[in-house]
Amino acid sequence: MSTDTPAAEPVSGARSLPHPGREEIRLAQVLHALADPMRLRIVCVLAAAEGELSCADIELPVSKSTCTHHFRVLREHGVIQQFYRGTAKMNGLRRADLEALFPGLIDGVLRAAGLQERRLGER
Amino acid sequence: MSTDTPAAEPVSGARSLPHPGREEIRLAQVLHALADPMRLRIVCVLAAAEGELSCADIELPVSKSTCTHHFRVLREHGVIQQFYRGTAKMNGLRRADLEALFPGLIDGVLRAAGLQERRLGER
DNA sequence: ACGTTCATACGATAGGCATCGTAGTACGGC
DNA sequence: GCCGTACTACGATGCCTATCGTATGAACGT
Repeated sequence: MSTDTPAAEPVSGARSLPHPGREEIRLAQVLHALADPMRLRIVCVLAAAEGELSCADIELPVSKSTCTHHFRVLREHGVIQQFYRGTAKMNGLRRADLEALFPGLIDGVLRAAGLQERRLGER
Repeated sequence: MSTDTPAAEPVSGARSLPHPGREEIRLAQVLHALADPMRLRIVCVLAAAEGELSCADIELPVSKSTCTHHFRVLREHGVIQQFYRGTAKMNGLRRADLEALFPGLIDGVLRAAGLQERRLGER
């Protein structure tokens, strides 16, 4: 029990963001979260960054409110973690939780996304 | 070009079932196809069978028409192959195509599905 | 205190989709 | 030729969701 992510974060006095606990995460929901091109892109960027990024750091061809929507879906389905730092909202992949539940899955998806992008883009 | 699946099957005189060619298959669509509990179950059964199964061989807690719908989604998104044998429609996973496009992905999903089922069912 | 920046909430809209039931079509056996 | 079996097509329904714009709120710097 040393690698688990706190299901309920210590609400730091700021706005609170509900995350599902590790045990709450369901495969079908994770797949659904990843099955949207925008969200897949978000997850790829987040994975490449290897750390936290603010929402504004990830450029998407949609409006701001739609962006908020996609980030919320990813959070509520257990794919990413979010917390506020000042006015910015930081985002990070929940790698440890996903790896514990579905070993290899996320890496497989990320790899597949990279391969497809290379295949479709550069030819 | 020796391992590719025929994009257009030789319509054997029977009802024809359009399949996407290997190059047509998109990751987001595959994930979407897998992101439904019914379809995930179908795929798991099909993978375990290691061969072709008729639609009726896979019992689902939904009506027949809904069943048809799910099989069609899986076929149109490139996850399964279908063909008629007499009155029965046979189904098979497109393992080779999926493996070529997204190596390891399907196995990862199947493994994750198995793990989750064991985790949620037996405890 | 004020304005700027970042992100949210809310309402609206349009399209997608999982589900059903009923009626119909194709094939095989009698 | 007729019937049963297996699946499809079509239409309906209700929910979910991706998108937007506008108005609002929270934190920071000056």
